[in-house]
Amino acid sequence: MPYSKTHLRETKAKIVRSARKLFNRFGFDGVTVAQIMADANLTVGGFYRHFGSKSDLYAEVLQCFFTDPGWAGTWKGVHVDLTAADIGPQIVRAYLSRQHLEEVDNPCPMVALPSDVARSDKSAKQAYQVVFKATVDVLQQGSRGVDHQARATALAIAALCVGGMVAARAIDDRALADELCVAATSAALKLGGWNSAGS
Amino acid sequence: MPYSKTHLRETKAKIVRSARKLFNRFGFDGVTVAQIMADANLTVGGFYRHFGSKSDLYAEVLQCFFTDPGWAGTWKGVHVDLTAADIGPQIVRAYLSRQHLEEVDNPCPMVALPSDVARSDKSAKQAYQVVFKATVDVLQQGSRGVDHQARATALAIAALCVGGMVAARAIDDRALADELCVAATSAALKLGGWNSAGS
DNA sequence: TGTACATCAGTGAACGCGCGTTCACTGATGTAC
DNA sequence: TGTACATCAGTGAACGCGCGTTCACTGATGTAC
Repeated sequence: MPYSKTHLRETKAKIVRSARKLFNRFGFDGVTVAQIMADANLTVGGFYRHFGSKSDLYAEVLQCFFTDPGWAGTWKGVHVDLTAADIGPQIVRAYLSRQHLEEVDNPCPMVALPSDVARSDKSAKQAYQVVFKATVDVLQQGSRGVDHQARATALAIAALCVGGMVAARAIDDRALADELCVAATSAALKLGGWNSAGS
Repeated sequence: MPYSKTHLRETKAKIVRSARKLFNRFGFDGVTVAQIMADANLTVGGFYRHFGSKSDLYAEVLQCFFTDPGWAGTWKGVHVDLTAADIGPQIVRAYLSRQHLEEVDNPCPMVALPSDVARSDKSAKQAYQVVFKATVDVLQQGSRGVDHQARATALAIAALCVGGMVAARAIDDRALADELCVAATSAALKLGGWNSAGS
C-alpha cells in the first residue's frame, strides 16, 4: 500500500487548483489537459489516475467552487463575519472593487464563467445555483431587515453585483469599466438601504 | 462576372446568421465550421470564399451584433421608440422577461457570451462595449431626467438587466430564475424612478 | 533495525479522432458577339 | 434573340495538426518478515 492517502488527495487537490485557475482564465476549451498538469508540476499521463476525463475534472472544479468558495472566512481580503452589522455593504464593495475587476486567476466563479455554465448540463447549473443562493442568503442576512421583501432586494443586489462585474470585464475601456463598478456599487448600497455616505 | 454581388452578400449574410445562432447557443468551440455551413444549407469548402478563418467569422458575428442588434426598430416584440415616455421601463421589462430568458437562438449578445468576450481580444471587447454603451444611452434618455446623475443610474440599471439575465440563465431551478427576474425588474424600475405599480 | 517485496502514482511516447483548412473540380450565371 | 465563353461560388474529398486518451514502464513508498 504505497503512497499515503494524504499524498493522493494532495496531488488531486493540486490538479484541481491549477485547473480552476486556468479554466477561469481561458475557459474549458482554451486549456489542454497537458497544460493543467504542467501547471501542477506533473505530466499528462498521470491525469487519468485521478479523473475519468477532462469533463469530469471540469465538473469537480465547479463543485469545488462551493465546497471551498472562499465565502467562509475571508473573501478578497474582506473578513466575512455574518454577525457584523455592515456585512452587506462590505460584500458589495469588495465584489465590485477594482481588485476583483483585476483578479484574473481566482475571481468569483459566477463572474468567470456564466456563459459556459449556461451552455453546460444540469450539474453545472446546480453548482452555479448553490453559489448564487449562498450569496443571496448572506446579503439578505446583512440587510437592514426593515422590509418584508428583504429576499427580493437581496436577489436584485446579487444580480447587480454579478452583472456589474461581468459587463465591466467584457468591456474594453478601463475608465468606463471603473465608472460602471462605481455606479453599480452606489446603486446596490441604495437598494440595500445602506447609503451611509454619498448621495 | 457571374453571380451578382447581391447573391454573394446574401450568402455571406446567411452564414453569419447561422453562425450567430449557433455561437450563441454553443459558444465558439462548441460549433464546427461544417455545422455552421450545414445550417446555412451549404457545404464546408465554400466557407473560405467568404471568410479567412473561423475566428474571422466570430469577429464578424460580434460586429454584426451592433450593426444589426435589433435595437433600432423593435426588440423582442417591443417597438423601441426613443421618444416614448415609458421607453425605460419598457426595455427593462422586455429585457428581464420570461420570453428573453427562454430565447435560446438570439438573446441579447451581452447575455449570451460575456465570459467568452472577457477572454477574447480587444476587438471583441470593443464590440461588447458598443452594445453596452448603446443600451446605457437608451436607458439614460428614457430616465425621468430629474437627477443629474442619470448616467450613473442608467449604468446601474444596465448592469442589473445583464446580471439578472446572466444569472437566471446559469441557474438550474426555473422558479428561482423567475423570482430573480421579477426581483431585478422591480429593483431596476425603482432605481429608474419608474415605480408606477407595485411597492 | 534492515532487507526483499508488492503496489501503484507518476512518466512520456504513441495512438487516433475531430475539425480547421486546402484543393482540384463542377456547374450556375452574367457578358460578349 | 441565341450561343460560346469566362468567371468564380460552391462542392466534397483529403490533409494534417492538436489534443484527449491509452499504455507499457519506472521508481518511490509502505509493509512483512
